[in-house]
Amino acid sequence: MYLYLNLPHWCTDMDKYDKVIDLCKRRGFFWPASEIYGGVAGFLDFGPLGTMLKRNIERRWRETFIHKNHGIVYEIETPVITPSKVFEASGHVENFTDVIVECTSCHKKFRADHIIIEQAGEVPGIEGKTAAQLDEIISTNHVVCTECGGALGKVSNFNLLFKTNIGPYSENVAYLRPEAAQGMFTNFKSIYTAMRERLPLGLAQIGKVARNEISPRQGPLRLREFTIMEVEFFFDPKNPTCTLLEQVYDKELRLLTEDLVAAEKTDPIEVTVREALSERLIKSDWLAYFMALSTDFISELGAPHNSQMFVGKLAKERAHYSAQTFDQLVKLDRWGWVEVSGHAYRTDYDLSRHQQYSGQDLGVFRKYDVPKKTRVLVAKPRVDLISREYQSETGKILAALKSIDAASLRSKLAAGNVVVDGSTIRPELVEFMEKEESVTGERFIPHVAEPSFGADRLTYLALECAYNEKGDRTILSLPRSIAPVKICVFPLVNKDGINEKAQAIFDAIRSDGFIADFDDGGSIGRRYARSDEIGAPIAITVDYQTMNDDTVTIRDRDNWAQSRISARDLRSYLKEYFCIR
RNA sequence: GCGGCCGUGGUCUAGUCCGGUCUAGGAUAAAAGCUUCCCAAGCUUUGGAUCCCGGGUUCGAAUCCCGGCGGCCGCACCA
Repeated sequence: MYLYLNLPHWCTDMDKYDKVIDLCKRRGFFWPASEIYGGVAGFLDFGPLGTMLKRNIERRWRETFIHKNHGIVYEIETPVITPSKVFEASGHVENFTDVIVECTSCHKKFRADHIIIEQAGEVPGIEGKTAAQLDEIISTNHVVCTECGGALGKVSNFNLLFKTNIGPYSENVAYLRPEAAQGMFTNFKSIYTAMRERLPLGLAQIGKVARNEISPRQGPLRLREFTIMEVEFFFDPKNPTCTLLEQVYDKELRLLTEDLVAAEKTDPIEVTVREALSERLIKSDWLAYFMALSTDFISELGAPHNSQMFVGKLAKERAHYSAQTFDQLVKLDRWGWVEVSGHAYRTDYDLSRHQQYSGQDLGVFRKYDVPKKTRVLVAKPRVDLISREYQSETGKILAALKSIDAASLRSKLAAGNVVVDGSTIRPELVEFMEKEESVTGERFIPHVAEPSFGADRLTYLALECAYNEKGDRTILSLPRSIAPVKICVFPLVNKDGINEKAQAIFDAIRSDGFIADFDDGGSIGRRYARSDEIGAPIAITVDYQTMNDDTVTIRDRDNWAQSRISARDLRSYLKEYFCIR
């Protein structure tokens, strides 16, 4: 009856999230920031293993989205602190807010526009209303607290941007960026020029962003400061074909299309990229291409194919500049379907806004294959006759005539005299002729497809997917490509020169560039258990046989199988095992 | 932000109702050594908690009261 006393901690009633978080703290992956002062919600400190894991995920993302597409996609780096103007242009200062209204008696908070629609019905253009306008609507429609019927207070805006000042001048307002995207937009034109004016062009960034969330929960999944990995992919809307599509045509995507979402379905359909595009389920080739890369990338981190899907956002749910948005969701144990990336077709919204706010020309020139020749009607005033008749008025009359469209001027004069700027013009004072003009191209603002990932969420995702228990032991089956420690080296016993031999092999492995641990403490079983728990894919054990024939055992983390190989072949074995060329 | 539950070594937990016997017990993890021919074995030793923070009540507070912070859940909110 006392069977349950003195059970180790991992037998207690914890769900997978708790177990992963517990492991992260114990083994040094991550934990709440500023913990010695009580911690603060929405911030995370990464320890040695967590930092290595996160960097490996970032590196694999960089390889997948940037290096694989080198020549088209380039990584850049821009500051976190960004002048106010940038976010005024992007719309964040105005729109990255929630309109909140609080009940004066029970202090519940509501989103002001939602509670109005709920009680007063649809209000046209409610999204653009100011707080004062919403106050007005609340009082004229007698909108009250849904919970207790109490009176509502004043509507206020809560902006999710973190605010700061640049230098000692308080009027020099800046914000911490809430997305890295704006740095790509503000630099687009100069990079486009520097990279020899080629489209398509992708700009990518991996960096910190900050959002002052009202109430962050869910540990590493919702942070106030986190690492974002984004590509802003610029292309010509009149030439939207993805040149890399054949690489991914047959990849399967699990899609919950906008139609399915509207019909309140929850099971995605499975289609190839080819089908998704031919049936117009995805409206942009490039969006589809990045969605295919994302599926592979998330799979590589350990998420099974059938716990992933892309969910289409309905028109009313997505930002007004977006022609189409898919969220990529992965199913987690406690939290259910969680967004790990967003794929938005942002059109030309951002560049157009920055063009407007900065006064800089952010468009590019599209040359026609053959110059367009058009015949245009030109009005030619008879300057000699006009000047003789009107003398000093001539200049004014010529300017006035120039401002009138040639075709309409001709039809008016055909009907008789025309009064221009107070002067009467007789038909014979203007001649008309047709002229041929050649136009070599046109200017346009590129469109943008944006895949965007949260690195911290992905780190948690990889840990949760890797988390396994075998009997009373924990095994972190992290994919080889991202496991922080690749190899653990153990002497089976610490005598008869075995330790020294193991140390020599360990040194050789490290000098080949592998991150490896050496452990000679405690029993061999304990050391295997420790290396499993930090997710080292293989352990190399030096035993008595090594001393005779120079072979070592290689022990697999996931199935505990052992094989012997010659120490001489270790280097090439490891390079192949970890796919290092 | 609101409501509920909660906060004790790195981790999990006993003790909290009914204040003193708690200079806070256990397990596990960690470190040093012994042992050990392959999966958290065993033995010895060691370090580590002013009981989330602040205030109050009391002769005396981990324990009672108030405030704050943090966590989880629900509501609300949110890429």
